[in-house]
Amino acid sequence: MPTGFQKKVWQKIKNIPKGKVSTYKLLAFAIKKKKAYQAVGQALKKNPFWPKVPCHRIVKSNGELGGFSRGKRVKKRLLEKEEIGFKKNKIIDFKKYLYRF
DNA sequence: GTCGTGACTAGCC
DNA sequence: CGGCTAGCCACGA
Repeated sequence: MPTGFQKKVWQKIKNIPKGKVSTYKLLAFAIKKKKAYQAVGQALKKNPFWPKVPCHRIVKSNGELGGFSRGKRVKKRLLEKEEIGFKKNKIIDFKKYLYRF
């Protein structure tokens, strides 16, 4: 049973174009709750739509992968599939791929 | 109504 | 760069 908050989060994520990524922080900011970044993470974790909602494009502010319900390995692969480079668990040239809402 | 938990962040050491 | 802490928010028990 999606809550209003969750719907907003997912809706925003759907706006992220292929080959781009965003952060929990920016996402929270986009829905007028700039300090709810952790809550955003919970919304993604409960996301019933996958991969309809590209939650794998959401990473931590420092460019690291962050978490992922289905395993970081999968998340990493999905991003590499979109031509995003990785160095261990960090995105190479993070700002270059960063999508600002 | 209160408490614990978490896919977080920023600050400090 | 790594580790720890406090702060913030939504959600379920």
